[in-house]
Amino acid sequence: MANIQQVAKQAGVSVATVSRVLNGQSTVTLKTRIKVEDAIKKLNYEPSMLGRNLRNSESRILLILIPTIFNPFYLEVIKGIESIAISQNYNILLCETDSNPERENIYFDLVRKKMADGIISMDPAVNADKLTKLAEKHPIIQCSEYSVDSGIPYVTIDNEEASYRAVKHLIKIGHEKIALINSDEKYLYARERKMGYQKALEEHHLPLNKDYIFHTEQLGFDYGQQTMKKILNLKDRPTAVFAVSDLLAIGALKEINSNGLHVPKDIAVVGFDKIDFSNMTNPTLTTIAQPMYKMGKIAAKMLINKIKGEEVESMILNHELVIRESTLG
Amino acid sequence: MANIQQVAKQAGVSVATVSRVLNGQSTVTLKTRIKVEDAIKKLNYEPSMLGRNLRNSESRILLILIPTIFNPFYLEVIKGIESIAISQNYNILLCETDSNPERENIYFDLVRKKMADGIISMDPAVNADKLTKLAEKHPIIQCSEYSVDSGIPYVTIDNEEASYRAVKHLIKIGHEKIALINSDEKYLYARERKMGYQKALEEHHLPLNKDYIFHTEQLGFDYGQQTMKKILNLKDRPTAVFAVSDLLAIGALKEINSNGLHVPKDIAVVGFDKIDFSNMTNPTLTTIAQPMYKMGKIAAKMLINKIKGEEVESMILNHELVIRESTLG
DNA sequence: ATGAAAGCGCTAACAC
DNA sequence: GTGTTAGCGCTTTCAT
Repeated sequence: MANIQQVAKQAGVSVATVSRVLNGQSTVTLKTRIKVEDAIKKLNYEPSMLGRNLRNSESRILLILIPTIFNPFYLEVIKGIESIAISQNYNILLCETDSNPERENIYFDLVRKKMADGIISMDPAVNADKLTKLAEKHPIIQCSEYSVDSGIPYVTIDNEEASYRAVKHLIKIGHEKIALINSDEKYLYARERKMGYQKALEEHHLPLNKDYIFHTEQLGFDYGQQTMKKILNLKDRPTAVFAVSDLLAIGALKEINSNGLHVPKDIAVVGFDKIDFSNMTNPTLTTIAQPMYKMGKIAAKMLINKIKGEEVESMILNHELVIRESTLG
Repeated sequence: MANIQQVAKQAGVSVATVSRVLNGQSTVTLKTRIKVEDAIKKLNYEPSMLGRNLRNSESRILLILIPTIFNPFYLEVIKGIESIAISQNYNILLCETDSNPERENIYFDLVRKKMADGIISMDPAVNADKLTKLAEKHPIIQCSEYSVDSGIPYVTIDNEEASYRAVKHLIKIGHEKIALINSDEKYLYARERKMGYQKALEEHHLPLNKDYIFHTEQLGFDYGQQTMKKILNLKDRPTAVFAVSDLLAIGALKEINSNGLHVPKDIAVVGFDKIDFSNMTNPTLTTIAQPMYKMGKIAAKMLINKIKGEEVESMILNHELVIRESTLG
């Protein structure tokens, strides 16, 4: 495995010149450039990122913090991040916390140890204090889930408004007893989405029934399914369900189907995110579309700019209500 | 941001001693160890991986090559890889080729440039020649999809046998007209799974109907759905469908449902992989369970051993037929 | 048990 | 336009 010295020797030039050729600097004569390129080819030389990264004190790695890889919502966002990262010669370190604070620490250490140049945090369960502290010394962007107090730039949607629209849609098509499958209200998005739910009910003078509000520890099929079991056991069964995640909604759908009930005739269902799966269920799922890919692209641009030392501003992106079979007829 | 020199100065020792403390070497006196640890704390010192990695000529990064992040099959495998990687202080660089050879080149370069210590390749579309060549100089393991000729160690399942069992199951419950939704036969697993399909038919003296064999460019819901459309249009419509991926099977399921037909009464469906979502469909999906997590763990262990310079041996893992609603009754 | 010093592979400031 | 050289932060050999 040749290094830059050997290339220089082979080409009969200095290492500086080789470096210049490597980095496409224009101050090199065509003649010497060719000599160098020949030497590179002859020796099968590949510049080492290890040396370059140390010298430039950068890793060209972006760390993405997510709770779990199993929610397609994150995957779509990651795709967006990826597209920007690749074009800017960055690589992505995907870090799942699995809601485990220990893991979080390991990943925070990675940026402290210069293994990563910055962080895009999408983990609602992240320790906000630690993140804020880390952000004093390292570039960090919040994506989707955020804390305003942290002062860390974020890109997200208006969760309250989105939730409000989803529930309003259910009310408009005639539902008055609407259950909410929310995640843990320790997360901001959960609180915001609940606010939207309440707002819609209030606006239509519908009572807020505490028995209709459920919380799940995590977002996943099984949590939605389990919760739906409870909902079906309610004496005064709701006629509609709004779940704050498509995964929860799909689990709920499954449970309703399994009990021989019909969606939307017996119970209407609305989800959140518009993951691909949500169009493969039977019936297809009405949901709030988040601009996931775009969100990822923006988050990546923000982070890279932050790494460069530029100022970046937070953004709120648009969402959209997508009406499908689970609330039709 | 302090470096090792400043810590040494602060502690009144040499950098060598600080390094020894950092790496937990036992030759350091308790007294000096404490001095060093105090200095580290006082200066908020964090050792730089950049320096360490250059010195050790390693990146402690494992590159995982997959076609796309959107197939949950890969995610489960990745989880397994991750569990081993974390415990061994490695990090994972997730690389999607999106079946784009250009991307593949970028990722191969990453290991040439020492940005990654080795590769776990799960991409069926990988250029086998290039991979073989790369494997001469760099540690590589093949996971799930493989080429024997390459001489690169692999971990996988017996695809032919798995496919054979799936189709045999359909035959056993009375089906004689069984369609196959296969992926492109340029991939080994596609050829193997077709072999299993053929073997089962032959064994039961059923004719091999070319019109019942379909190929999709990629694995994804939409491909399954589109293909099912074609199958439903067949004059002599099959009574069962075997798809070589759960994603395809779920897309097919969707299309059957949308046409008002019943699974399994009108058409039975069998998938492959046993991704989580296969249990959330209506009806639930009969499928071949692959030991994805285990496969990931083994691949990671193999790669790390290979990086250490040890010899590693290929492995074939067990699979299992999981019978659910889509072939019941 | 500890220190001095070399060197991993690269870039960039400076000199010519 | 090209070369010399210092140095990024670390580990490790060789002395002592």
